[in-house]
Amino acid sequence: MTLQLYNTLTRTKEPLRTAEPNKVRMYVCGVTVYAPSHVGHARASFSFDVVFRYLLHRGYEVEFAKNFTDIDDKIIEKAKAEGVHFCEITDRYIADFYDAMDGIFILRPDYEPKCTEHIDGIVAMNAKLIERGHAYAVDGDVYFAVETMEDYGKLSRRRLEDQEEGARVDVDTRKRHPFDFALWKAAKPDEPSWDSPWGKGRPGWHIECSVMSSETLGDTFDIHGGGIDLLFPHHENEIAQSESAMGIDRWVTHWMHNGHLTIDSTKMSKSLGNIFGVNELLARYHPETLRMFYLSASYRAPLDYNEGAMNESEQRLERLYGTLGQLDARLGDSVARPAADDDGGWRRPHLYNAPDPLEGVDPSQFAGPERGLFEQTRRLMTKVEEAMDDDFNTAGALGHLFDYVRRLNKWMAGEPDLSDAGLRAIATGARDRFYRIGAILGLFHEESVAFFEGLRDRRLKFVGMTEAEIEAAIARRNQARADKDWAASDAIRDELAAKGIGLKDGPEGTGWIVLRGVGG
RNA sequence: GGCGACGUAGCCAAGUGGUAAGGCAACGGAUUGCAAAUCCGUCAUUCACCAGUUCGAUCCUGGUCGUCGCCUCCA
Repeated sequence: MTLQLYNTLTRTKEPLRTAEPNKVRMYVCGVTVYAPSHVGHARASFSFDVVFRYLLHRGYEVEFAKNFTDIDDKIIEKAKAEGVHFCEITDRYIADFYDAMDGIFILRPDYEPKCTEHIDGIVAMNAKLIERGHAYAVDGDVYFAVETMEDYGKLSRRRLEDQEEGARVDVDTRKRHPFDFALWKAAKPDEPSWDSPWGKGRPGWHIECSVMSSETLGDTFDIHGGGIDLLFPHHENEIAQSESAMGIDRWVTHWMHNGHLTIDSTKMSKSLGNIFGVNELLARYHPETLRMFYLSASYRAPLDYNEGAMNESEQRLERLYGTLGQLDARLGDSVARPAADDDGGWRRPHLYNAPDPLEGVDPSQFAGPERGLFEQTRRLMTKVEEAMDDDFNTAGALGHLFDYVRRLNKWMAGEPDLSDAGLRAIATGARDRFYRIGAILGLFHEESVAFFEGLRDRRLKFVGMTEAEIEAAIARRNQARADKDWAASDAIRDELAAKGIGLKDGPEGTGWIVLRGVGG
């Protein structure tokens, strides 16, 4: 089975084709750094993080570049409003971006070029496009002439003739065609600018990606990704520039676009005030909850962010961690979990890469349900890979994991004797599968115990009770229970439940948890 | 006006030309003083509607209805 991916260019799923055998070069359009990262940015980063992780899992050598756009109108505006140098703005939001992405275990790309560090290349590409007759300079601006490109519009499936009627485009008489776009913009007074043959100015939006991808990955490469909103005009124009400058007709092999996020079924927008920052979200939910949420649907499909969906995602995650905790408890040990690097970034050496504990285990020693479980454990990775091979079908892959979890829980409920080497191998193999899949999907960064403690602490902040108050209430209830005063005991329990504290009476006393979906 | 995506159980969501994964909810059970949490079990003769191709379609073709996105330097 080969890895199939949906190519926006051809609108079909195609087998991955790479210029060099076993090596993938991938470029993804990153963010413009002028505001805190929100859940939409996170989905885009996440989508390609999973692509990155899965390519690594499949044994590809991957070179991955993702840029920062660190000069543009909105950045300049913000800097003016605050009366600071624009770098202060970009530095601030680059730091915020790292905080957010490290926080949800996005692997750092190999290259993170910034627009302002590639000005020379951008100027050179402008010059080349003019020289080849694809661009023209007017009053210090440089425009790309879309009509000089035979197949302009091939990615977004637009034809220049179709655009005229009803399209909302600005009428700029200096342009030869309404869809000509700026490669270089003359500087207005007080704006950051760089010298160029056309006077002081700064890069247009699209050209940066053409230049930065070439300078990091090479002239042509295998995968180019970004949000679906970038399809037109951004990616269309990148193609126009790059292919015209190089005189080729296939700059990038595969174009991938992630679907957008809506919030409570409406579009995210500043005016509605429904933009959720990643960092504020992490105060409330476990970081892997957000990943679980993204994993629930195809990366290409639109996805609606809402409280119910997040709570459900956390519940799904708890189910998986619950089983993982059972395995740790029964095996009497745990697998060391990776840590981020000193700068907070997660990188590929941290990925789980242990030898398969089931390798060399003789199946004939198992009978009945154990034989079945052993086989299912063996097959699990194959099933997950089949799903992932089909255009990164994460929902399908998770389905197989949950399917397996049910089977595994059932087995553990029967109290298998893990001092038996064979049965122990099954349990070890099961845990191995969690972490192997976790490395692909970016889950299970904590041990189960730490996970549930973290969940409790996080939720406690929204409950309005301290741990000490809860313990005191439990002590009062225990007295009532000792007196067999069930009414008083239940009253205390109901009171706590109303605040979102669930109690569990067990042989070793009464434990408590914070229930899901509390506070807000 | 142009381009495109989607419509699968109460909700989210995979998927296949031969009669529908998984999760949440719900219900039943184990457990419990009773509960909660957890675990197990049950849960779509049916895949928006109509017509066509086919031995057979949810999956292919055409049409209808509905929802959404892009065409505005928004991932």
